[in-house]
Amino acid sequence: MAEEPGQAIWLRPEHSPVGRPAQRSRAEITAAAIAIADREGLDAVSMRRVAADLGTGAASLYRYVDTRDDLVDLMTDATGAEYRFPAAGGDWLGGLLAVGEQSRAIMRRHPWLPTLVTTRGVLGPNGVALLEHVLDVLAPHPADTTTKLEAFAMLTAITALFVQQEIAGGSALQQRNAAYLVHAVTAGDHPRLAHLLTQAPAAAADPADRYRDILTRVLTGLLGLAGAGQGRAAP
Amino acid sequence: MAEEPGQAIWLRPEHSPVGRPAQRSRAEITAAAIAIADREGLDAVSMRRVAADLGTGAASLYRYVDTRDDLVDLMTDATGAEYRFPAAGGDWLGGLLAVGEQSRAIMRRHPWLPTLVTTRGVLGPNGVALLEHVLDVLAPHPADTTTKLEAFAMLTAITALFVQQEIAGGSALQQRNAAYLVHAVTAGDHPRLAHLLTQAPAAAADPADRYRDILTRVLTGLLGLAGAGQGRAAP
DNA sequence: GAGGTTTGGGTACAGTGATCGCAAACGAGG
DNA sequence: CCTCGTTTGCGATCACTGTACCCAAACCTC
Repeated sequence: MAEEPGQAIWLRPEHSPVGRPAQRSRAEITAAAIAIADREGLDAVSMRRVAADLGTGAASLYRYVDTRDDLVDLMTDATGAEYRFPAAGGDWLGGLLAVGEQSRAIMRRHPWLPTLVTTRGVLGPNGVALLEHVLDVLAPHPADTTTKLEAFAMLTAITALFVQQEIAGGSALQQRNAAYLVHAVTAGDHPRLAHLLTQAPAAAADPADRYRDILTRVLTGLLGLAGAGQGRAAP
Repeated sequence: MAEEPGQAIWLRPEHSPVGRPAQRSRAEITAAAIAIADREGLDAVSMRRVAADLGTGAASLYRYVDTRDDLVDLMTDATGAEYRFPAAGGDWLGGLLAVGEQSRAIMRRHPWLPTLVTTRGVLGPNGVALLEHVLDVLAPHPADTTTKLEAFAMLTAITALFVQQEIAGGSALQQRNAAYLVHAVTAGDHPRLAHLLTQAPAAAADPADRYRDILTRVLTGLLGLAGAGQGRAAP
């Protein structure tokens, strides 16, 4: 009985204390799914595939998870366990940048993450811990809560966007886009783009540096540059 | 023969000049697909469904489109036709904000757009026109091309993020997230979040104002506040 | 009218997520 | 030690997806 399906999966008890004990755990299944996604992409994570890798039947997974989306939610939050949170000092910008670096590293490790993070935005135990840490880092900042939450959302979104771009570099889609761009420009009527194409690629900078630079600009734009310690923000 | 499948769909000829003429057009199919997506979501746009709405067979659509992704690409770019581009004056920030307002309106009209824009990022005729306009607006700004492109990417990403949040307000997922949050906080060990939950919602501001405010902050953070006319950007 | 070429679309196939029902496995109570 | 209640494992199955194949119908050019 019970088992409200409207609840987040982390609020539903994993195993029953009575009856035949389960042979696997959510964590085990999640790990298997993540391994597949890391290697072959999120689309390869089908119930049958995960079950096969675990040496079990597809229908068995539904004893651990109500739907495939549940499994994806578990995968998403599980990556949050890879963060390491140092004690927050007074430097909020540095603290946020540190979080960003980790976020970028995690997303690069799991190329399917950026999409999920920006489209689903599920909140699990590790997500809550991350949020708590960010609020801790931002504690000395005078901005109101809404602004801080927006800054956090922005930090995540920017990182996802950046990693996605980084990963997709030279992908089939990007090559098609580029090919169409030169076609459109060649056909005329796009002077600004034409000028853009004549410019040399200009020695692309290190992605890590670019990321740090952009993130810094955006965060200071949002929160004001209250430097190292405590600071002042615009109203 | 020919018909390189690696090319963007806009580079492939729509109809053959010889043989039996086609009864429909890409535009017609795209419009039908968009109508379905607007009403029932992107997942409802299956080949059979679109074909049924057009009164034809599912397999026939493959005469106009190589794959479902092609159709989705067409849908994405088609929404770009809803932009109206005024002649760019000297006020680049105002110009970008105007683009942002339109972008937000378009995405609100097509709730499936934000996800596609952030995940696929396909570039078609209307996308090229938009890009040209943005570069035109940014012409008086001294920043280098890379920075301008990043600003454009940011503008799009922020708008998508914002509209997504706006649309998902009170959705099943968000309610689950909220429910889990109070659970996690009630369980203790999250003082910052606990403090956050005690605060009153503080009279949510008008989304349009919030959007404009955030976008302004981020753009000036990225491009510097070179006010109305020409400006200066950090190295 | 004949030939060449393209379109329309029924059928079919390999997948997918998810449900159902039953047999097997276990802990607790006697 | 055995039985009972409960839960798990999972094969079979359903509805649905994208898409390849094939052939007849439709059109333009000779």
